[in-house]
Amino acid sequence: MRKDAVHNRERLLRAARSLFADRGLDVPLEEIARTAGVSIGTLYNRFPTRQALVDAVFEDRTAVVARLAEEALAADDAWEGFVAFLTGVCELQAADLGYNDVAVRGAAAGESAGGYSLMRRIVARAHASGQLRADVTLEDMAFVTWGIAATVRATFRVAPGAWRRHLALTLDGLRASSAARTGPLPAPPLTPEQTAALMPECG
Amino acid sequence: MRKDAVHNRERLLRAARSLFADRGLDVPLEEIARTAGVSIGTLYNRFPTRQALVDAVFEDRTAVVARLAEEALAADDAWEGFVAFLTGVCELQAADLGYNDVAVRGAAAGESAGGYSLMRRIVARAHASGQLRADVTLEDMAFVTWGIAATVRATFRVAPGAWRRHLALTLDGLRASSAARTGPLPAPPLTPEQTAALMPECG
DNA sequence: AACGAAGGTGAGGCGCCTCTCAGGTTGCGC
DNA sequence: GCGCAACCTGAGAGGCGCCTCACCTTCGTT
Repeated sequence: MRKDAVHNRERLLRAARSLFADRGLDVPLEEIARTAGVSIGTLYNRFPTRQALVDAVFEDRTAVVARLAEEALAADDAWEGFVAFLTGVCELQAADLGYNDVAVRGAAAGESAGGYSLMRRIVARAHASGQLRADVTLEDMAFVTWGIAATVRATFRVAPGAWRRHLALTLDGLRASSAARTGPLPAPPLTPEQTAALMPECG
Repeated sequence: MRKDAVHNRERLLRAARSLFADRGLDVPLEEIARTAGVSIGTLYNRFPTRQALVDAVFEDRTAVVARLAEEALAADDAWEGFVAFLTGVCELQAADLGYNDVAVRGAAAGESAGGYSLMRRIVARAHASGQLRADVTLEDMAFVTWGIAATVRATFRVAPGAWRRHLALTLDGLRASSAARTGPLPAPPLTPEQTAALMPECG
């Protein structure tokens, strides 16, 4: 790839990163090109589809989530690790409206098979320590992602930190001590197949 | 209003109701008119803005929610009433993608000042019975609405009942017994002013 | 039955966004 | 410094949805 092409690619990514973060994934491509100081044609040269651009912009997030997951597994207390991981993911969602959209549209927290299998271990460890309620599964983590994403979207202008309260309540519902209910949960967890249908990236 | 105008109005409402339910609030107005067997001009004659149409379509929901609230207050057990109310509202959201959108965009569960003050009583009663955790407020109900709405949107095609599981976990987090955490919730509840800013209908 | 007001119609203007392509420009290996 | 492949450009075609308005039809009243 030629030097100017690389340069333009970077300018486009910078512009897209910033606009996505502020306004979500639905920014006009023309505006991204203009912000980058480049023509719309060049944008299409570098990124043939909108999805290609989105993927490139959020590529690094996979590694960030993986690092969060590893830190969670390294935590002394399994529950604290579990909480820290979900909090970290939600912080990413809250800090970037574009990533928030990504979390809703497809790859929830654990995009990519790698992150997903780390998450499985975080959940397993929290189960083993007896602090995560036994009837909750890995697939239920999507509920957390979707719920917090929705609260972030609704409140980020008026009450930027409100999602932390929502998350805290959600996490309290996932504690083993909360399972003191009559009977089992009213619906089975999403199957891995259903999860895969909803979030293809989480092989 | 002339007879044919009334007739067309009803045809438009029927068409809008059905399309909104299946596809959410973002259906083209032209398609609604076509489905109603009426011209786009007539749609604009009856409903000068999209919002006017949406309001008319979901007008009756206010009464439904109010009835749910009254039933909740009449329940023997305060917590059961609380759960029944939120379940009922979420059932409305799950049954109608358009109403689901309405719940997200503005008036959450309790649209209209009337429904909202009934909700306040439901929460107060659940507090008084000691079953709803004390640090949860009326304003926190919006988290439930937003969260379930997001899960409904994400799963309704692949796993239509999955939201019930999400709701059950959420409700478990709202039980008094779940408050066994270290320290207070990490963020204050939304203030009534913030809630009003987000959902103007809930005076 | 005749008339005026209310209502219906749909082509067309407008704005917004996506995507293409013919023509001009530039980096880079030789 | 030649030449070509890679690259950039931006006008414009095309699609979609919103909304208007000039013209025609129908209702309902007298």
